[in-house]
Amino acid sequence: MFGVSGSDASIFAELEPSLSVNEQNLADRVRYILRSNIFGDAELERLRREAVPSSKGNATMLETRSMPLENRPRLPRIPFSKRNRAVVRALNPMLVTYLGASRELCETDSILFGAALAVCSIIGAKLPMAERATQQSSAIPAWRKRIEDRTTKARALIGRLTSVRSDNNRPRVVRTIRMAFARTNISLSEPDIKQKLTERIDDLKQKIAAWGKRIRRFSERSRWFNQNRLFQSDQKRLYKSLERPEVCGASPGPDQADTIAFWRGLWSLGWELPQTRANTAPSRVYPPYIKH
DNA sequence: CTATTTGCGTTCGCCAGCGG
DNA sequence: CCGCTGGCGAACGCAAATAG
Repeated sequence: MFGVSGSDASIFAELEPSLSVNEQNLADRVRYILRSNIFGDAELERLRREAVPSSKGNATMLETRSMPLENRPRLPRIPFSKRNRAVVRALNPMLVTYLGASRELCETDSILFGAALAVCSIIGAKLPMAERATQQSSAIPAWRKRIEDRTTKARALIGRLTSVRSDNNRPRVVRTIRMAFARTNISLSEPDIKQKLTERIDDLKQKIAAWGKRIRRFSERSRWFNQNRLFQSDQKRLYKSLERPEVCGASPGPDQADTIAFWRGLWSLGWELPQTRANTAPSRVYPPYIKH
């Protein structure tokens, strides 16, 4: 989909002679960007369209315009340097082609934005994390998927390691390991193997627990964040959502109705929340102590 | 308390191998 | 031949843990 050819690399080299870029580098970058989902699907689609000016320009342009602005990544502040200035200057002439064909303000805006993004990616400026998080607030973040995958694998491994279905009354895995060592000089007594297996299993279990904890902390935190956001924008909707019995598996707890009544009462009196961590939106969606 | 070490995740480049 | 991919490891960043 984002194929990389030799000519791509030579264009790059022309644009930024200080960087040694070959097809391999570019292919790696593309792969990395796609794999780690650095741009969302919508963004990728938009970049695709801008990179390949299609003959059916009208239809695609309409689509671009219909894309909600909030789906765009926020552009980072780019530090001034000779190199960065050179990159911008190199891209300027290209704009002429695109802007000349632009018939609408939205289109012009979109083209400029694409160019800014291109500058960012060329100079390696990172797009802020917070934006990506809001963009995919409904989707499961990539890091969480990774953790869940790992958990599944680890559980499967534990299952295999603890499997006692065997012949000779001996766990199959232990037997396999014994056979493997039988061919070598290394002698490993059975208690050793058992010890190692036990350690390994304990290790895996601890890891699973830690991963689970991490996911729970993140879920809790993002639930806070969403509620806080709703609280600030639309309290009615917040109360409604709290009344709903199940929201994303977060069970409301036994005294939920009391809590809601309590909040309503306070609010109807014109009471204002003190600014605490619990009722202010965090500066970043991912709290700094949660890795992702 | 500050300084450093450690652990973990991310980013990135290189390589070998695969398939059109 | 060419582009793409999986695997691997080095370098780096960040924050928690630990030492002094």
